[in-house]
Amino acid sequence: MFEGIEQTRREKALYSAAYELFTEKGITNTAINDIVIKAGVAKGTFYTYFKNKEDLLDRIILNKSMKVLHEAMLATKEEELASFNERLLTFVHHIIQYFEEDPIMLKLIHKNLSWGVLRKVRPKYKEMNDIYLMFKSEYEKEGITDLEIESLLFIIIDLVGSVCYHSIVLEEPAPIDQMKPILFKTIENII
Amino acid sequence: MFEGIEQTRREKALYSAAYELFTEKGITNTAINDIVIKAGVAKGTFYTYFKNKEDLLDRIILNKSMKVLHEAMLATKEEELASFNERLLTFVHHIIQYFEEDPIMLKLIHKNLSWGVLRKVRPKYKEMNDIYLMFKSEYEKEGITDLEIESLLFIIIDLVGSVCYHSIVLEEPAPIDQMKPILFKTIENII
Amino acid sequence: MFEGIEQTRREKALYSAAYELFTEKGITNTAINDIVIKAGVAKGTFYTYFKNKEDLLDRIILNKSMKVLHEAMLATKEEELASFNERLLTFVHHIIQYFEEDPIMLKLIHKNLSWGVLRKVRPKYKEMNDIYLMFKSEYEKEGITDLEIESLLFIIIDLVGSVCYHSIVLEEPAPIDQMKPILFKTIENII
Amino acid sequence: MFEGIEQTRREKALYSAAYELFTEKGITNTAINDIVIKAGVAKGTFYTYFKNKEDLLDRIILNKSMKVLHEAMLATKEEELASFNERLLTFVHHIIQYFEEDPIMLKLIHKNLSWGVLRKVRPKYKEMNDIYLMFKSEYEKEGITDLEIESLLFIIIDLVGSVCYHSIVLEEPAPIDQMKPILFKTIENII
DNA sequence: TATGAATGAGAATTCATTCAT
DNA sequence: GATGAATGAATTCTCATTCAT
Repeated sequence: MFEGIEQTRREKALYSAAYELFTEKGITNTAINDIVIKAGVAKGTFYTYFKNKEDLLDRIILNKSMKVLHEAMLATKEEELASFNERLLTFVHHIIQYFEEDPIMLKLIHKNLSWGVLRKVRPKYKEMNDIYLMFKSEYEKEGITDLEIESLLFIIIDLVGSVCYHSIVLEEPAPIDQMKPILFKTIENII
Repeated sequence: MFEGIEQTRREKALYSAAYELFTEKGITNTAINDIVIKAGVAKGTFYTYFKNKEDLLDRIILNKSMKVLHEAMLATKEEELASFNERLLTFVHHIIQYFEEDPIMLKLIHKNLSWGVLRKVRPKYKEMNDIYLMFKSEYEKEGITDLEIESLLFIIIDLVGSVCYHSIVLEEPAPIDQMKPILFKTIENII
Repeated sequence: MFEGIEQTRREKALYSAAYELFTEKGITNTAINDIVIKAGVAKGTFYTYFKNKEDLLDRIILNKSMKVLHEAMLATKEEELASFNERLLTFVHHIIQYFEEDPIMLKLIHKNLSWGVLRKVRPKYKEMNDIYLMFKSEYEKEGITDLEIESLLFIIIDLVGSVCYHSIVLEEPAPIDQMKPILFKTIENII
Repeated sequence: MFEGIEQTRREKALYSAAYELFTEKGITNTAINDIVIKAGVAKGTFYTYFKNKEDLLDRIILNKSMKVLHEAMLATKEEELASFNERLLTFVHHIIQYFEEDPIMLKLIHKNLSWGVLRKVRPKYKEMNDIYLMFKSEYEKEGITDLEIESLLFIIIDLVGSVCYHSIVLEEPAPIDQMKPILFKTIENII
């Protein structure tokens, strides 16, 4: 999935079986038994790879969170934009697009999509670094501290995740299309 | 608690026992059995007042969410400020203060503190209306729709809740004191 | 069973079902499931009365141990013997007899039949006191301490239990009939 | 360990890993998995050397039991005592000393320390014969049968083991120092 | 021989919910 | 309304054992 993380056939099967069941039936309604049956492995195999259901869930959320940001970053890079503002808004745009295409996933990860979590694994997964570097190269000339950079990144990702969840999944207070202008305006104001 | 909601001695005991256990041990680790023992009532009594654990949890979160906003609103009104900007920032300030004094509660409700939930009960609990009216009276002259007003309210409360949770509870990406200036700046820019 | 210990119908059923299964199939080969089925109660009911299988086993052993000594004591009293020596040897005789008639039970309890365990519950079950008093009234005039009395009681019960187990259950090193004379001789020498 | 029993590096590692775990965590709480990890060998290797956990346990207990008696016998022989009574009491004394120095081991083996078990392996491990011969040479001139000799040996070892376990491990009914005089007196009376 | 991933039967335990008192 | 013993389905998790490498 992400560089350096090798997975056996069975581990992968457990991941995707669990992901499908969690999104379809909900986490609480998914028994470990359901997961192993869907994955086509023995019950004991689950415990070879994961401590328990929560452990598996945490890892799924981490993987998916990274994937969203990583892919949004890749798409942004391809557009070769000149200004930082454009790059950032494009990055946000791609995140929203990703969520719009996969609201089920958003539903699963939204409570945990946070730069707070991702910054911890940044050294381990170099993909996470790209995002950080986009910010850092922009701000460091202005004498802004690393902490402030991360605070900014955090607040933006948090806001995007939260607004997307409420508008896309719950359609509260309004559908995403109506929320987008406000969201972009807000982000422009923040930076 | 809030107008029109009478509670018997046993119901109150269940509420506060559950609240303490949820915050101390976590929701999943709290069994209904634990709650009734702590509340000093019989197991069957639980079902006289609540459908199940989730029902009780939802009501606790709703109560606590409303309480935060209501008390922040009361404190704001007392200061008799002239401009809308001042009133709003003061309102936010009081919410943050409330959370700083009771981070345990923040931990419990943060995932559900959302204007999206509260607007639904607005007609039932008139205290919620005050907050809405502060916004409405400011914006309606400018020809802004009700939906846009609620979107704004929503985005602000969401952002405040999310930043408070991460900075106060998790101290991510930085403690609340460092996040406050950014947060206030952001909100000023939004409105 | 013993005074002051009330048992509901279900608790009793669990006790005797477990006792039968433990002696028939062995402790490890008996699942809690087997016990509840035999007792005709629901699985959860087991946990209303016992912490786990070991808890139940401990209580069975305590009960049975007490029963052996108590009944041997009753039988001894009925014979209205004059000398302490006679009373003690008769007491031992009845214990052996009890074990001979119920070797299955001996097999279950032998590792835990010890005055060390029983003295702790002495205050709770007054039947245990009778045995102690037989010794105490004999020795106290001779200025022997309580501790020494209990040590003697302990060593005798321990020896009887151990010899009975090996000779009756395992027929090692010889059947009980051949061991009895040595055992009685030994006890006579001890006192 | 004992003559004729060769052990590979892995087998030895399994023995001592198991012994440590059995004494530290208890037998039931020690899984074969724990043993192989501690021994640093693969799971499958366990089954090259042992049938199952019980098989390993039995062999450990046998080894340790033999070791206690063998070493006590060696120490006794060194003292070159004239009378049988002296030799026997010295033998018992050394057994007690051994247990006092290693109560953990006593805890593990006490339920199985019995001449009943050891006599069976006597032909295989000639060290066990020495103990038997000490008795036999004393008693045979008196026309006592082999069975009676073994019964005596059995009853003494059983008593010593049982008293040591209760007094050293459980300190019931009194510490070993207080029990020793009674124990020696008893043994003297038996022989 | 040695390995250790994989197995899957089976054991323990939990806990929401009911209902006779 | 209040009680709490009883329920039993559901779920988690363990662990001895196998076997292809």
